[in-house]
Amino acid sequence: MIKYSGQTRVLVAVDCIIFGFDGENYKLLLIQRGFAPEKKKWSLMGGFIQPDESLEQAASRILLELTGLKNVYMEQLHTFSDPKRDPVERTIAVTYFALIDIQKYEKQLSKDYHAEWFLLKEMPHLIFDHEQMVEMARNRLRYKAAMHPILFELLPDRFTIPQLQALYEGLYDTTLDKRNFSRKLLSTGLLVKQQEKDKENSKKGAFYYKLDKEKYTDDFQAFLNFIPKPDKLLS
Amino acid sequence: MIKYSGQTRVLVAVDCIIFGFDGENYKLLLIQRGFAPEKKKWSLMGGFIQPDESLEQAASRILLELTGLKNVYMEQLHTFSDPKRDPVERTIAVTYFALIDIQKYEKQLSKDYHAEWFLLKEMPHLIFDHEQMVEMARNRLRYKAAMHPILFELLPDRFTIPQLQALYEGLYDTTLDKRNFSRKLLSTGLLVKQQEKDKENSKKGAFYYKLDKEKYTDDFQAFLNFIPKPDKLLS
DNA sequence: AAGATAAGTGTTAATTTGACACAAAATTAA
DNA sequence: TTAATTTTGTGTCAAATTAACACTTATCTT
Repeated sequence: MIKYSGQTRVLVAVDCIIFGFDGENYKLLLIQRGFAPEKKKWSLMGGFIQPDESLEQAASRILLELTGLKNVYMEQLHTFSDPKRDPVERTIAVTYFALIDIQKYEKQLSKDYHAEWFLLKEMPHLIFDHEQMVEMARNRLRYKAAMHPILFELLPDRFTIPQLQALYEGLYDTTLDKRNFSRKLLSTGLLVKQQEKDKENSKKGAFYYKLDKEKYTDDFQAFLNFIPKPDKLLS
Repeated sequence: MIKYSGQTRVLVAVDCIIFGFDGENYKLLLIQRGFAPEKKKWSLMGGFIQPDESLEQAASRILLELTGLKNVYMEQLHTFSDPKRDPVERTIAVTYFALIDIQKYEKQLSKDYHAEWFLLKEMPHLIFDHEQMVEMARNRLRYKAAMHPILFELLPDRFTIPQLQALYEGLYDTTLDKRNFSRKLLSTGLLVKQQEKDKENSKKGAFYYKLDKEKYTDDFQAFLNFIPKPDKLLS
C-alpha cells in the first residue's frame, strides 16, 4: 500500500459535551478520568478514534458507553488542535455536543466511569482545554436555540409550557414574558396539546404538550426567532 | 516521555475552501493536485498538519502559500473522517473556509500549484470528498451571511451598493428589491458614503461606500437579518 | 436632442413585536 | 367552609418592522 511519506501522524480524540436539563437548571455530564495524566480529575467523556470508525461513530460509541443512549441529538462542534493541549503527546480533539433527556440516562451504565451530573453553573475545573470546549458548546447552543427548535431534545416526550420557558430562560440567563413566549411557541405549530396536566409542579397544574414529530423534523432548520433581540444575549 | 499506548495515529489534513467574488459571480480557488493519487485532478488546496502548528496556523500557512495573503477571514468548517475518504491511508480532514478579495490574490504566487479560479456554478469534479466540503461551506456561508455582515470580506475596500446587492443575490440565487435592500444595509450604519462614483459599471455611476471598520468589528456578531425569510432560501 | 441604461429614493399596508394585567384553577391555611 | 396563596393561562394595543410597489435622475450613446 502506498503511504504519504514523511508526514506526522497524530492521535485523534473525540470529546463529548453532554447537556441535560433537570427542570430548573442545565447540567453537564462529566467523568473522573481513569488514567494518567490527570487521573481522578474531572473531564469530558472522550476516547480515541479507532481505525475503522468515523468521528460520528466514535462519538456515538462514547455516548452509548456512558449513557446507554442511542440516537441522541449530537452535532460536531469544533476541532481543538493546540500542539501543547495534551502534555503527553500531540493529540487533536474533535468535540461533539449532545443534548439528552436526563430522565433517560442510565446511571448504572456509567458507574465504570464515575460519571456525575454537575450543574453547569457549578462546573468543577476540568483537565486540559475542556473548559474552553464547554464554553464553546454553550455558546453554540445559545446561538442555535435562538433560532431553531433544538431545546426540545432536552425534554421528555411530554412537557409543559412553563417547563419550556424555564429551559429558554436558563440558557440565556434571563426572564421572558410568558404571554409573548407562549404565543410565539404555540404559533410555530410544533406543539400538540394533551388532555392531561402536570400536577407535580403547581397547584393549578399545567397542560402537557407533545411535539408534532413530523413538523418538528420538517421545521428543524426553520428560523423561528425564539429569543427577542438575540444579539443582546449572545456573546 | 509517557505515551498513550495501543492507539492509532492518523494523518490530519487541512483543506481550505476559498471563496471569491468577481463582481458578478462567486468563485472558488482550486489547484491541480501535484502528487499521487489523483495527480492532476482538481482539488481544494490543502496540506498535512505539521508537528508544532495548530490547525489554524496550518490553514493560514496554506492560504499564504497559495494566495500570498495574510489576515484573511477564515473559519473552521467541519472535520471529515470517513475511514475510507482517502484511499491511500486513513486521513482526517479539517476544513476551513476563507473569504478573500479576489483582487488581492497574487496569481504568480500560486503558479507552483496550478491554481485557478472557477465559477462556483461551474466547479469541476473534485477528488475525494472535496465536493461535499464545498457544498457544506456554501451552506455555512449562506447561513451566516443571512444574519451577519460577513460578505464584506469578499469585496475590495470600496464598493457600491449595487455590487453588494449582486453579492447577496448571487449567494442565495434570488433577486432582492433594491429599495428594501439598500434601506436595510444603510440602516446598519456600517456603510460610509464616499464622494466618488464607480463609473465602470453604469452610465450614471454608483457611489462608492466604505465600511466603518470600528462598527464593523463591533457589530460582527450582531443579528442583522439581511435576508427576508431565510428559511425559504436556506436548504 | 432623443433614447437607453442603471442608480437612487418614498409611501403605504400588513405583519410582527413588545409591553402590559387580570381571571381561573387548585391547594393550603385559617 | 372560607379565605389566602400560588401558578397557569390568556387578550389588547401601540410601536416597530417588513414587504410591496414606481417614478425620477444622471449619464452615455446614437
